[in-house]
Amino acid sequence: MGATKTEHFTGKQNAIAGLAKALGHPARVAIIEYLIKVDACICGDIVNELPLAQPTVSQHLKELKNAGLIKGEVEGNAICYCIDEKAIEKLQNYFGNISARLTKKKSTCC
Amino acid sequence: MGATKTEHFTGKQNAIAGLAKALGHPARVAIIEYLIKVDACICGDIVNELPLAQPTVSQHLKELKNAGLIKGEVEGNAICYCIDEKAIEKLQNYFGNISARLTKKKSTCC
DNA sequence: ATTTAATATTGCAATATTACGATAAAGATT
DNA sequence: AATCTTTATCGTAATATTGCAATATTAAAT
Repeated sequence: MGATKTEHFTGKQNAIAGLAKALGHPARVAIIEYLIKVDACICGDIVNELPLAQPTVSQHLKELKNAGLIKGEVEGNAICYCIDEKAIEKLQNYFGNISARLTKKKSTCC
Repeated sequence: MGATKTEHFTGKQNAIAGLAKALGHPARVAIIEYLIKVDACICGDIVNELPLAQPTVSQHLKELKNAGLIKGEVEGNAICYCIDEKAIEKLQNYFGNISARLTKKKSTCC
């Protein structure tokens, strides 16, 4: 059929998949990196930073926001976007945990 | 239109996006978690662990392999899958780095 | 050599994503 | 009020993903 069978997986699995999916496009990775680079909320220039048309960028921002990776607030006639640290922390913890488990129990098989 | 404009982004951005995309589906997250849980290469039972048909699971495994998240070796009439630690490390480093940068420079804006 | 077991591939339908032109909405500027 | 600037939404085309039945492949077991 084509639709993801979300209901068959745990909430945590869907949560991680949701965050990962949002970062599963180079434009969205680039947006996150730009937000970090300038170390501020961005009111403007995101569109100029990316090799994509304005509606496309707007759509990517929307997806990042829906996934909880960024927050956006209206600031005059611009909109102020920043990274939501909680989401990044979740990812960091998740992969840190996996990494720790992998090095600890080193299975000999492969 | 409709195809991702990969060529407009850096190799690193595409690399992270590729790994993230592979984890952007709960079934693939579940596969990774199962591989960690049993702490071994899995020759068999992955299909039984997931609420999906065998061809679908096979396809997800293929994608994880293409993305470099798992390695697979033929082992008799079964195939032995294990996590590729390097990929997990890349993700851990990436998000660790972002997290560090965020807490260090704490911007006051949002 | 046949059968069995495990995994992969093919083909296809349903759905989702990506991208952008056109247009709308909303606050700032004149 | 008219205009400019910035961001969002709509509509639509191109492409990708998801899922599975049917079938193929491959190696072990009989």
